[in-house]
Amino acid sequence: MSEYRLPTIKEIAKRLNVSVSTVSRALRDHPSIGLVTTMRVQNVAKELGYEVNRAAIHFKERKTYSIGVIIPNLSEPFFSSALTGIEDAVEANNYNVIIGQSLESFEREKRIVENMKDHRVDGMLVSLTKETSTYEHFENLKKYNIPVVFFDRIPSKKNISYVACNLVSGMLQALTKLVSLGHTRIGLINGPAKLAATMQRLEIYYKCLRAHNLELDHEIIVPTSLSKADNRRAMKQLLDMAHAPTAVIVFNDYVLLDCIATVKARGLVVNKDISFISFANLPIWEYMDNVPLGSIEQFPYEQSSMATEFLFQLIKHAGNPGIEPPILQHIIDSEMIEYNPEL
Amino acid sequence: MSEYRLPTIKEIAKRLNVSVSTVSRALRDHPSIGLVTTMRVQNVAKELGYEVNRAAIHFKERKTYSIGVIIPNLSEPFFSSALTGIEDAVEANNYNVIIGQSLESFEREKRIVENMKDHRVDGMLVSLTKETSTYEHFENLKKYNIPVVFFDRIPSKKNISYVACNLVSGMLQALTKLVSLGHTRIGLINGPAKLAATMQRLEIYYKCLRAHNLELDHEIIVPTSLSKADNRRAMKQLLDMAHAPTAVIVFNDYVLLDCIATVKARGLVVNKDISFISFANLPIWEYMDNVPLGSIEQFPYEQSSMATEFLFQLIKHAGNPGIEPPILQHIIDSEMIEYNPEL
DNA sequence: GTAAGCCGCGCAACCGTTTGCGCAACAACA
DNA sequence: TGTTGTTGCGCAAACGGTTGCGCGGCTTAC
Repeated sequence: MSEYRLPTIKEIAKRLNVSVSTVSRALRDHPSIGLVTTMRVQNVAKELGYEVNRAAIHFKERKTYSIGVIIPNLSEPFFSSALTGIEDAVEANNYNVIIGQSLESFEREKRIVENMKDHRVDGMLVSLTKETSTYEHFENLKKYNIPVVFFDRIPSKKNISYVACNLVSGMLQALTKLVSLGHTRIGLINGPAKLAATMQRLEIYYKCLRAHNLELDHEIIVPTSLSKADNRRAMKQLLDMAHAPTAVIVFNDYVLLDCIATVKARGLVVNKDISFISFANLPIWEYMDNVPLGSIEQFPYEQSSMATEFLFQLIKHAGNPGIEPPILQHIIDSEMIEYNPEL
Repeated sequence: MSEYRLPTIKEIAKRLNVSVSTVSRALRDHPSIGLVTTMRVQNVAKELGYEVNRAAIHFKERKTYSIGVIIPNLSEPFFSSALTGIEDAVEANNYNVIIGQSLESFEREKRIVENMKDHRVDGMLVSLTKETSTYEHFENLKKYNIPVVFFDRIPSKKNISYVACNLVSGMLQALTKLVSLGHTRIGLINGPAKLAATMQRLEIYYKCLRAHNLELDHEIIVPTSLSKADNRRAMKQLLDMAHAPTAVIVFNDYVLLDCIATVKARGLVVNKDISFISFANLPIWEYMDNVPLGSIEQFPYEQSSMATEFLFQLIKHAGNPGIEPPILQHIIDSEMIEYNPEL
């Protein structure tokens, strides 16, 4: 039925009574092989349905032509479009993408790194879990000459290659919009303090308030653990205040969904009694009745495809060792996407 | 800085003046190697930080220990949870998952198959694009001894291994529910005729109507091309009818989102003026104001993890050629998830 | 005292391909 | 005729492991 072993150059060689080296060269039109021999070899190759065994070449070249991608959760549209960006960028180079979802678990992230290392991927693209705060498992990869490029969720460390997103630009647009609508008391529902993203949002919140000469009130900055219940609690806390904010910047769209539910449960109207700006730009908003004024787009596709380009530069560089590899870093500006431009 | 070449068993052998075969066996605690030699070898190995080069073993075994997964679109929650199912099932076997999104393009699907074949994956898990109606690119894989298991979107062919979902069970529950609520005129917004899923839904729609002794009116079966505009057009067509249906089965949750938008634009109220049942069970419904009565869950995680189990059976079998590999098939029952159980 | 058996290890082939080098045959040139 | 150059191909090593088989030396049993 199905032929078991695929034809190899050995068999072609045997058939024609030439050496394997001659066959190898003939197949690649090497000039040192005569025209007739080349033709005969190529004919037999076609006849046998020969195809090079790339695994053998990869082995010889000590490369696997595959890159590992470690991502927290593909069910988030952010990361699934990031993956698409990677696939598109990888396609031209004839590489394969090995995927691993860390599911926000540090332990799992470590296991995946280990596994990919064992499989000798040529490089890795990583977006960290929310738990990750130490990076030995990545630094370890230097020994194996496996370059890593981080994107979006990057380590708080110098001397690494990454692509990230600058939230300041989007946040400034957001505040400009809110101020133009008359808002002066703008709250912040932030994530847990241990997350880098939380600190980052806090920092730019400060910076942007100052840029707009708005008063800073620590009362209207409330954290959430990101659980559904705590998101709602945080929202309630703001609504319950005597001098409640009229607009709120929310950690991300997922948290915002819970906030909106809370607002509605109170009989309040989104965009009238209270306005929102969030982060992520989820595709679902177009189907919702209650949407934020805008969401800050962080361009996952662009981030990841640029990270992939970086990675290929580093992989190319890994060919000549000794020379220290370059550090590649880039930051993309975020942008606020407005959902109710008529307001 | 970073050591260039990793230590090999050759170096261990040289250090101890023993043969590589001795080292190889000692590292694996082979009984034919004496205790002292084994200890000495293992000590030097630890000292050098030796690790087996799996690529070499894979090459020798003519295996890559990776499986290819071809999926239409990871941005659909259905497929991203399918992928998680695959990852979980694969983990125990120490395999890697190579991912390829076909993005509903037949050409792209073919390219991915080709690429994965070249990389000599040990097997493939596939959910077809909506465009796919010929299967040569998969049959071709037999020659390379690469087993394939399809899931959810499977070929209309005998003699293939697959896991799929039976929609009848869920649809019956749905109709039972609708009938119990007094509906007798139940429409169907279906997909384009060329899709297998469309035909399947039509068939079970017939079957289930009959099971409930409901009259069949071809007027209230309308197709959509699945584009946003056409989804809305289809919904309008039903609403415009003199004797409009009071409930509608909708092709999937994405189409339903557009239908609901259309209904609301008319000033009608979902679940009062008209009720819906759909397919997919998207996680977004819990945040929506207007939700269907229920959605028919097709268990992507379960489908894909079972498909993965099947694939490993086939991969194991591929070890001994000659014997025709088994055909593994399984069908999982769908289930309607109710969103408004109080109704 | 000799046959039999076991212990501990090395030799070499193998997986499929690439590639530096060498060599034979022949042509061209002095 | 001898030197040099070119053409066309083969040899063998290399990538990093695994494994069947053989062999020398020792112990044990009869």
